Amino acid sequence: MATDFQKSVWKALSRIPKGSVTTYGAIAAYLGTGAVRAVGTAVGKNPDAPQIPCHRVVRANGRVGNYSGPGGIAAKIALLQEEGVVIEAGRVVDFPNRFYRYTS
DNA sequence: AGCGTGACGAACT
DNA sequence: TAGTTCGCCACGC
Repeated sequence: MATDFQKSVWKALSRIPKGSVTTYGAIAAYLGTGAVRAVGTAVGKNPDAPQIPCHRVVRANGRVGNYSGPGGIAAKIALLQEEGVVIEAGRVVDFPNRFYRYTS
């Protein structure tokens, strides 16, 4: 059984619109916690990878980051590109424009 | 109850 | 500019 914190993270993930990406820090701020590490841990333990858009979460510097699902980072990049997010050399192209902010 | 680890971030050297 | 270190909170052992 997942913890309440986990479910909150996954719910935040579902808010990310297709074709956009967000950062671990943004999620942490949205949840009101200052621990991006905890968010990363929570995202990595999500039960349904394709169902929950965990692949739309990247690092603060625009890098893709990591991925625990089948296929690893390559699968994450592939999914993003399917949605129109261009990835080049492991980083999001035009990252600030692709960045989704949790509008209160 | 305590310690180590982690899909990170920001600061420092 | 790149590589390293410390700090953050939650979770598993």
